[in-house]
Amino acid sequence: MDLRRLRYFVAVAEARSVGKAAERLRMAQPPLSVQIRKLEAEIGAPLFRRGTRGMDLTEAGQALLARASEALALAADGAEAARAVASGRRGRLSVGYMFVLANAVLPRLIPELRRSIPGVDLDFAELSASTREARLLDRSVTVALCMPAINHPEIQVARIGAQPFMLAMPIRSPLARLSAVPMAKLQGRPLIALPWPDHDPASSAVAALLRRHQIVMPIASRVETVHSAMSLVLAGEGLAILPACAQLGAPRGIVFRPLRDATDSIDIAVCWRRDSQSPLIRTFLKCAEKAVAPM
Amino acid sequence: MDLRRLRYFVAVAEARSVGKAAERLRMAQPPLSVQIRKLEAEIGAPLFRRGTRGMDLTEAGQALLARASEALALAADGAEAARAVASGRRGRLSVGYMFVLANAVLPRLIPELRRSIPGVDLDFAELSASTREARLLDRSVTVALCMPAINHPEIQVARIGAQPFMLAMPIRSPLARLSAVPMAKLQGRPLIALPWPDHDPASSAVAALLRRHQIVMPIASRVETVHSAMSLVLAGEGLAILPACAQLGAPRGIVFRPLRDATDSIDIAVCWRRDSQSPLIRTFLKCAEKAVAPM
DNA sequence: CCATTGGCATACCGAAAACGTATGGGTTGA
DNA sequence: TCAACCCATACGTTTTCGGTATGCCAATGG
Repeated sequence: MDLRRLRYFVAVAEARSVGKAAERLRMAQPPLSVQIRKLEAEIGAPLFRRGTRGMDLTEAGQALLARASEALALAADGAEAARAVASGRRGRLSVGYMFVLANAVLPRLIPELRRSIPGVDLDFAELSASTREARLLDRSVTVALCMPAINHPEIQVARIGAQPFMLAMPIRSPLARLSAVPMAKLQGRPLIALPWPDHDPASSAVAALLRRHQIVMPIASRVETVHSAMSLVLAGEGLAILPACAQLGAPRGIVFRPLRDATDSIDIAVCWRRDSQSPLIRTFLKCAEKAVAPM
Repeated sequence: MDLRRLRYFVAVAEARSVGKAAERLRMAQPPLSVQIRKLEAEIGAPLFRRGTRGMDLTEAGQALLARASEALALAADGAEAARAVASGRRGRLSVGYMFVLANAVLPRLIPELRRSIPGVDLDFAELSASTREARLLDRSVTVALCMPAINHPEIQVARIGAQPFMLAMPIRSPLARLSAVPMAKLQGRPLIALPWPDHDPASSAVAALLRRHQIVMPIASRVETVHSAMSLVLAGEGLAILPACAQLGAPRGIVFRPLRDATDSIDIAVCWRRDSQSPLIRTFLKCAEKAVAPM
């Protein structure tokens, strides 16, 4: 059962004539006649009544015609759908993001994406750092919004912005009275620490910041997420040095203050599999850059 | 876009491997690999990710897979449907019948047909004699139940039974007191006549009957249908010589009596286009014979 | 570090299928 | 009776397909 035969069959059925159909198909009449007879042989029954004034569908032919046209349309639609997905006009874009970025980035990012790629199903998942990496690698998410970027040979990274570090503390903290906190004031105070990228203490931007200013802060607790850090800060367990955007999701009772003399910042990055050929990534990158531009 | 390519594509997608799919398709691996690449070239985008452990669908491939499987199923279903129609397992059987036969034949015929050809859509239409002929010729009915048979070179006829003629008269008629009416009693009485087949007076069985008994009955009215004839009989316009089965649909006030010494009968026949190759006709004929057998 | 294995891609050749041209045969209508 | 129309058949050419042989690459194991 060949799709070309079906196409020929539908053409002849619609033209009610081999000659007319051949003309429309831009081919000679005899080979078309042969193909129709081969199709009839394959089915095992005549599909047309041959009259002196052209061809007319038999009932078996009518039964075939309906499904054949549908099959043709489906095949064409399948090819078109595949092309549309490959070109990024349709498909699915699965985005893994970290919770801190939700309030800061998503409200501008999502409308921008819906405008840019209206045919694409968007799928957002709030994921922890390690899950983002794992799901990028197994392709169950296409891109990830990270802070900081994932460091992995298979994963490509594009920096789209940065967040200055700020000090997060309970509102009753004496430091909260300052409009900006000098680094020196942090000496010896307990720190609520976040995970180091790649389990390497030196790779942490906060560690680097403290080291450069020769500040030592004992680690009171180590938590996985910025929000856990803020909870512990609120509980009086210690201070946290967090990206500025964390303010947007901070609970009442926490205040943020800039660190005087510290221009350090943490990168916001888009990460994706190096071998992913999804054309949606470029678009996503553009939209993400736009979304973080005002920050 | 070739259906074979789609079949190959689906096989590879399901086996997640060219080699395995080739085995299942009973062909060598290289040509299958070539066909897949040709399909990708036709679509204009890669459909598989080639890994060291086999093939994996890209998103474009997934988009194609859904429709390709559907298209394959539709094509197979179309072929099967055409075969089913050609073999008489499915399809439509359009039956034209005359009103007089409705009560006599249809109650036994219809259940018989539904049992014999459950997959076939039945379509019954009560039609006048000339309409039956016309619609057989233009193929808008497949078979016709006639009494008497249609006489036309394009139309084939099978006699499935016969109905003896009876005399229909008002219940108050003096003849109604007889259990059987001798032909001689009809002499000179007004007759309600039905149309002659082929507009040929000699071809009418009733005319032949009267001629053979040398009876002359003046024609009081000429009507198209048996039921009209009975209406006029009831109105006292004359007598009618009708097939026995007309009793079943006769209005109150009409009685039927056999004609003594007249063994004449009128044929019940199934008629169809000589060039119709519908396999349903044979089945219909069998069922119709069964349905009229007790009569 | 090299050999082996597993899997897909490429090259080439023979076979099958399709297409075009030429032509036949049947019916219709002038 | 002839011309026109339409489908079917025949035959040669070209395209395409499938099989065999082989190459390339990565992962695996000694």
